[in-house]
Amino acid sequence: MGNKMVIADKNVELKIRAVGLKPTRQRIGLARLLFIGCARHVTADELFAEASESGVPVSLATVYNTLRQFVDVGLLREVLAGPERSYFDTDVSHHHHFFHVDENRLEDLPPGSISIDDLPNAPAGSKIERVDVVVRLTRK
Amino acid sequence: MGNKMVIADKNVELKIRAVGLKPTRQRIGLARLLFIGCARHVTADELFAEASESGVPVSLATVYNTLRQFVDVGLLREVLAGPERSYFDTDVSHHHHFFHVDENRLEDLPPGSISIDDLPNAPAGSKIERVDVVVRLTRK
DNA sequence: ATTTTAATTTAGAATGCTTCTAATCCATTG
DNA sequence: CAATGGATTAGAAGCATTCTAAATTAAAAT
Ligand SMILES: [Mn+2]
Ligand SMILES: [Mn+2]
Ligand SMILES: [Zn+2]
Ligand SMILES: [Zn+2]
Repeated sequence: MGNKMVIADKNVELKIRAVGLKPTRQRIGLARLLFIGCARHVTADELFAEASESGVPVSLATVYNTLRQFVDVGLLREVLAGPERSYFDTDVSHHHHFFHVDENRLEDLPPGSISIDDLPNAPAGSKIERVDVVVRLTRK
Repeated sequence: MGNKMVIADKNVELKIRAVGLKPTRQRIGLARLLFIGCARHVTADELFAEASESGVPVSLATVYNTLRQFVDVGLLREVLAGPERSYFDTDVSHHHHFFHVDENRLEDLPPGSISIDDLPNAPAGSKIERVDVVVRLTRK
């Protein structure tokens, strides 16, 4: 029964090595929470709470360090949904989001939603890094 | 020469009264900086600095209070461009933004840019409050 | 005009998220 | 099994923003 999990752990470890980071106990624990299973959107605090509950020995500082590092190497994407905290998305492919403002929760737009036409040229001296679309939702 | 300014002041005062707020020295001073002249995007800190330089007697707390109140009554719009600070837009009409990430500066998209097709339905129980598009720019 | 009233402003403290510091720990290499 | 350099950590610091409670002020009432 622990077999599949051990394999998943090995994959996670390889994933961390592949981007040039040491597979420490903390990084493996966090990466398991992030990358095994469906794609997800987390805040630093949520991930820290999950890690604590599931017995991954890690400090909040390391959660922040690890999230930044994972973003830097392209394992995670930071989603800008509001000024109060950062969200991290395990799906790094190009896609857009609903943001439930009453619950502080991100949700992917259904595929095929939103096609942007007439994208403007970048002002002189600048180049477009990316285009973020956030559909803000409130309770009906 | 002070004539036009006095008239503009009166308009600003009327604008403040019109939304049910008392036209105090601080609100009038801030509203003059915000609403006389072209549309603009400011942070609390920028507006506070401008007020101080131009002799408007106001505390940082009041700048924050006033920006929130102006948003609440529809004189300003808050633009969510990133997790580090809030931006306030004197143009409350529906439009989208460039965000110069190296300068922390907002700029309006040229009119006619971006038309969103296939906007998704809101998930059950939610309704769409608004759609924000931010085109993030870096130095070329 | 003076007094009364409630709204507004304010300095400074508090908050919440995030980053930094510098001491300790540990994965890796030889 | 050392040695070593990166990683982790507790706690402090940073920064934008909000809160508190006392002082001020605009507007209403006299
Ligand atoms: Mn903030
Ligand atoms: Mn923040
Ligand atoms: Zn997503
Ligand atoms: Zn704008």
